[in-house]
Amino acid sequence: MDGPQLPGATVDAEDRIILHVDMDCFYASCERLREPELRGEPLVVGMGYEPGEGHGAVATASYEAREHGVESAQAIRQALDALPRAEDVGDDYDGVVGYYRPVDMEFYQSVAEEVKAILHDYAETVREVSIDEAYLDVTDRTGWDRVDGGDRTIAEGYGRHIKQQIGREVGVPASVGVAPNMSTAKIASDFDKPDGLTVVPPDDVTGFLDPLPVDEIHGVGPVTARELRELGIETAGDLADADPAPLVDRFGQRGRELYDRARGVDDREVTPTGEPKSLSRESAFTEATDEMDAKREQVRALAADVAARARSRGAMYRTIGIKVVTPPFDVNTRASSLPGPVDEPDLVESVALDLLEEFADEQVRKLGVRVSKLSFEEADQARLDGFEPADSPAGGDGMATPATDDAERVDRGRITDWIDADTGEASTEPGIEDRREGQSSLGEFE
DNA sequence: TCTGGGGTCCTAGGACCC
DNA sequence: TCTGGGGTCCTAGGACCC
Repeated sequence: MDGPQLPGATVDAEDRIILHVDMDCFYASCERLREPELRGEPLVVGMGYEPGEGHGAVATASYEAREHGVESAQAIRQALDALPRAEDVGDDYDGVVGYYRPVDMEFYQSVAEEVKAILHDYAETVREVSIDEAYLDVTDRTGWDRVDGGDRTIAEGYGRHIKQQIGREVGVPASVGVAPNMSTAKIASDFDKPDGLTVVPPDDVTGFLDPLPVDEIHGVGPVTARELRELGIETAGDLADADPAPLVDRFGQRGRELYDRARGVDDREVTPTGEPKSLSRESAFTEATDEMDAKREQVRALAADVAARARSRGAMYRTIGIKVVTPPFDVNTRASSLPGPVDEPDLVESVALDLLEEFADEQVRKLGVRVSKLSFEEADQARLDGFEPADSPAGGDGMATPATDDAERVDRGRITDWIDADTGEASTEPGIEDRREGQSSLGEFE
């Protein structure tokens, strides 16, 4: 793979300038955009929440709501205990009340598009990690040079500029971190939220990281943090000073990675956002049920939804799976792979229903359907987002392409056989029959 | 109060092949 | 007739992220 070298420049890894943009409680900020009277008020945006109801979970809580004990991922019921809903209390109530709104992804998506458009003006390469977060490689747009002989860098001005433009043109706050690598930039954007700007020049990296609690490193969750604590590792500095060998023994490859991140070592390049690896849909029952009719109905709806989404994104899938959550909160997954990629909603439904049979007698609180092993046929798909598909970025799988193509072609030839044999449904899909034509020799690799 | 919904990556064990 | 060693692909589960 041709690395994205700058022509004529030998850029030391130390000298890169990576910027991480993280929107502050993004869903709540979006709600305030169209309901400005919610500014400054405790605001809770709930998933699976409907006005006046009590189910669902907290997707985003404004900082004012967090002050009253509302947390992300909390059950709405619990949030309501901590922060009563404005419409539920009487006129004589003199405590703090919160405002609750249901998630409206379409609207947030439209706001995010405006933000992303600005980001793409500020960098050649933008990696959108989620609806409210992105990395930019701005190495060739700004510099680590100090200005006024003082503490400030040009890069700081660059970050401030982006922040201000988002605030001015879109009207939502963002926090920005600037550092010589992705991991440190991510931590930096989180350092001074909300509305923060934290810049960590190359020679400040270890000084910045050392005192931080170890769970501020991206990839250290509650489980890993506890295990590290048992090893006497509390801060990033502790981790950086540790012997990496036992970390690798205990955590595998991840141990090495976390050790490197703690030292401010992270050579990952910012690569453009690629195609998704899987698509899924899940939804919870109001209360656990063992009625098979209800489960089947749910799975049918989810399957149709996932299949429609895959089709709209031009994705074919080779693996179809379900997720079954049984009380108290046991996650079970089952999956089944096809010989080749398909785009067949009926098959998603029938495979998902087959997999569900195993759980016929179980109490189930939540069901999900997923398609994975996706392939995208760029050639005949009109892409709506205007991006060129990522051309196998940054090494690794670049070599696999020709072999994969062969395998897919061969597998597609067998696909109708598989459908006939295993589901009893003859495929009348003309596309598949067509592709089968002219592929005579199957499996002749030896 | 029984935890929403959408993802990613890694690991382990088994099947299967040479 | 037996014990390798290397490799791929598959499924299932776990940790983590937003």
